[in-house]
Amino acid sequence: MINEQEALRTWLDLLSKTNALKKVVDNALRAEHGVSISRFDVLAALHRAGEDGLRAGALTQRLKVTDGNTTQVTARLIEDGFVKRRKDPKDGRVAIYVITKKGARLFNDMANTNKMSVVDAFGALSDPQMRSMRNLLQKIDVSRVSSMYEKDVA
Amino acid sequence: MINEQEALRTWLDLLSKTNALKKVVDNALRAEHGVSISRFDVLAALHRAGEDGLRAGALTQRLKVTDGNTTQVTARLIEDGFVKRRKDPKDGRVAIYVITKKGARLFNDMANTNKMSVVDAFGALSDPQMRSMRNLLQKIDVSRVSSMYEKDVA
DNA sequence: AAGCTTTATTTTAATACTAAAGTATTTTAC
DNA sequence: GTAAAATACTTTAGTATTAAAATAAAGCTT
Repeated sequence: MINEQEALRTWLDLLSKTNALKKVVDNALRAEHGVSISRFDVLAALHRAGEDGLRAGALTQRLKVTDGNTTQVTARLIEDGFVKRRKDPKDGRVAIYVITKKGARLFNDMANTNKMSVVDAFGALSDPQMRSMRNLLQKIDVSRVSSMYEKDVA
Repeated sequence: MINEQEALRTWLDLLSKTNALKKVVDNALRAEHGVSISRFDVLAALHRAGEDGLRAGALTQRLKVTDGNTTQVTARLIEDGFVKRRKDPKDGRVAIYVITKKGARLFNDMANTNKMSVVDAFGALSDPQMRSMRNLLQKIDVSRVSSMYEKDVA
């Protein structure tokens, strides 16, 4: 017999705090580097992937977006010279995205800004409190929600 | 001396879980009522405001969006007959939005869907665990983030 | 009371995202 | 070995959102 009111309140708090923090993190990234959080996410994934880069489909999965979105966000990063696009020689359908040196430099700067923002926001939480929060977050089970209509939520 | 790695991990977990849950909640609302979560939010605010409705500016503040966004989302709700728009007789600049009977009916149905989704997702958390989570969320202090660049985040 | 300033909202242009349709290439099944 | 099916990605049309410019009404100032 779960407490419905408390569940709804918890969800609202979770949503509003996450939104608020996302906004200030995004603002800091834009103000200091002129790049949005979604481009930062792409750069992070490609930076981590290294020289071999990632196929469009793999990027889509890691970022949990659609293929169309991946095409568009990378297109702008390519225009700005932060990412390059290669073809897979074995399979003509496949596009491989690789971060450039310039992109890697930008990513490192952005990662630093990002870290500072997060550290500021979480400054009042102790280590055990952060672990406790992660533990509680893990208990939220998205897969239980109206599976009748649910789309693929990995 | 905050643990930077743990803070970053906690933030990533927070972001990804919140996004995932938001997606399934939105999917359920769209599947059952054909209306997105952002329209639901407007209906919720107007339903709560009752017969007097809310001025555009007040709606903007409650939803933490911009005035332009409010204008557009309400425009579609008006087209569908869920909301009506009045003028303030005392001040010609002011627009007042009021939920219609049809809108109130829709809202009640949607609120039910929404509650079921949230209860499903939070089913594994006890009452004290939910309170603990809300308490931890409260400690995240958005106002500490790079105030140098920060925009107004109420 | 005419003009400047402020306030309240709307419009416009742009980013981010999705779903669905389209394109190109590969694989499978005869 | 070719036609159909599957795969990988891109394009297009539409929603959600913001920032900045535009509009319109009210309030001040002299």
